[in-house]
Amino acid sequence: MNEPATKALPDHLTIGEFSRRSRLSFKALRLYDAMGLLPPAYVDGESGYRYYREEQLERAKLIGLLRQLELPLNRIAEVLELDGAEAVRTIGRYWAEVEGDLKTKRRLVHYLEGYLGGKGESMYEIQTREVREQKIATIQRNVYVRDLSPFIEKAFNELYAHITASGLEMNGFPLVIYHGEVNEDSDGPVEVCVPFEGSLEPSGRIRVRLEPAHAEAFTRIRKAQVEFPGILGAYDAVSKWLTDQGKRMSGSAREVYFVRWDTVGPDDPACDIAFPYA
Amino acid sequence: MNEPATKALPDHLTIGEFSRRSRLSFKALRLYDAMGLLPPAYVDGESGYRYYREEQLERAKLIGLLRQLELPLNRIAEVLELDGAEAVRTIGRYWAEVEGDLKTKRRLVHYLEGYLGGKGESMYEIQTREVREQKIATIQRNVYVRDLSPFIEKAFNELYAHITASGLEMNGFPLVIYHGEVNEDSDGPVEVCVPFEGSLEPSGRIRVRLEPAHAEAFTRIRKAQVEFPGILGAYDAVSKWLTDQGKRMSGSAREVYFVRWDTVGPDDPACDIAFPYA
DNA sequence: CCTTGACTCTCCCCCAAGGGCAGACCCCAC
DNA sequence: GTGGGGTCTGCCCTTGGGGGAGAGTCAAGG
Repeated sequence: MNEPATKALPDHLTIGEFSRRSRLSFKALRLYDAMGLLPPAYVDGESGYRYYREEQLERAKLIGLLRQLELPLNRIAEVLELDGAEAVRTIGRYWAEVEGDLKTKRRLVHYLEGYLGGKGESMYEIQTREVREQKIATIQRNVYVRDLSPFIEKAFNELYAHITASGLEMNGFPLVIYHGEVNEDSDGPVEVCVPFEGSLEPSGRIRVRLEPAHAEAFTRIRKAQVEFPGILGAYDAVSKWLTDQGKRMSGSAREVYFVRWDTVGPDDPACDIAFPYA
Repeated sequence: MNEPATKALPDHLTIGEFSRRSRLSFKALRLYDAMGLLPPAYVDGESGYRYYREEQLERAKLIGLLRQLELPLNRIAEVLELDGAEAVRTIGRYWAEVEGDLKTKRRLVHYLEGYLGGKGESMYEIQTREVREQKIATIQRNVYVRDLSPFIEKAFNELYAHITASGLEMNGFPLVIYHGEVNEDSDGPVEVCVPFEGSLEPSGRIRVRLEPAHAEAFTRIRKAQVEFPGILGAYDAVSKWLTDQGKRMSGSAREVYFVRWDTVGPDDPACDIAFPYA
């Protein structure tokens, strides 16, 4: 631990010089120092002056580039701890997040363009129908939106299997009833339902119940509209229609799948968004 | 200006209810109120309680969606002022910004993957050569990085035209010498040079001078690497090589275009990044 | 009428990643 | 020793809220 012979080491760079060469602002350099992300090679104890070494430029520039990606400083610190290959993987993960995020937002832009552009003339045609009483096999659970799709698929498969194994047949269209809102911070509950004919025993988490006869207002949407946030528009449209007509919702909202999900193209009608009403 | 009959209007929504139905937090609602973006329909003068109307939900939800796009609140306010078609266009412009930004970042990720992945074994092969004295016609100017490409192209064309019009021929490869850094906030100067043989008169902004004989270290890069930020790596690599070899830069950095720019594919060698040294 | 519990109010501090400025030091060259 | 430019710390500002304190309010039950 030799004291440096002079305050300014022979190969020192003042913060100004280092700032110019690294293209990082004074503020940024002081911040990175305070965070321990890029401490100067030597700090004068009396004056507090920061002195950097030329070799530190590489790290500084790298930090600058990572900041251009808007990678938060604490994650930059992590990346700098790792060796090359691991660092690349970490950045790759971050970038995948960003791209995923962007995909969601792109859909949102798309939806908003439709929503704002078609202001006034609704994009959704609302119809009504009478639904007769149905015997249904159901699986109900509380799920957040991120677990929704896999849950629905699994539940449908389970219900089909049970009905088939019991020697019975599906009778009518499968549906999903949303007894509560499902999104990032609200978890339903959600009830996946398959109507059937005959006599079926409950089994495991599969319940059997009657869905009462009712009138419902619905709109038919294309598969591409099902993805968030386009589906919001459909719900809103049906809800608005009910209000406009002076009707009142008399049951939970539901999606009725009248075609096999995996056989429809993105622009084919894929399901109905329906609200029972009175 | 009738005073409301009761504090709570018949069709009022308290902030809690409005928050649940709009999916906006209390904090957000109070902020949007303070900004004038979404003022409650009625605010009780004594208690300060905010009361919203159901019709305000539409605006509230729209704000929420626009915030999901990370559109700043002041720009949201602008969008809400516009009619549908204009609003769509404004959002479109915003989104184009976002996508453009992302494109730049994507290139940066690409570069970083190469840089961090290839740490140690340099991706750039450095060579050296002796360059003989050349007579060159040049156009020099201070430009920021955003104006660089068009300037270079125009200057080259002007120089070619002048040399040809004088009955002379190009002799050697055209080059661009960077006498100062060129980026967002530093503007060179940049000197565009075409070597020629014979006797040429200066004309307009075209100068004629001798580029002295020198040794230079260079690396050959592909066209795809020329775009920011890949080109940084090439500069760094040559610079590092000089340091490692104990050489000293004896002139300004330059790019030598040894093929016609518009005829090379993205993965073909396109130019040399060269540093004169001593 | 009062109490109680749930709501709501304002005010203040906090986050990231710095920007901008004030007032005080410091360093180096003449 | 003095001037001018470089650098220091410290404070407030930004965006879009989150969290909590302490006080006031609303509505229902007793």
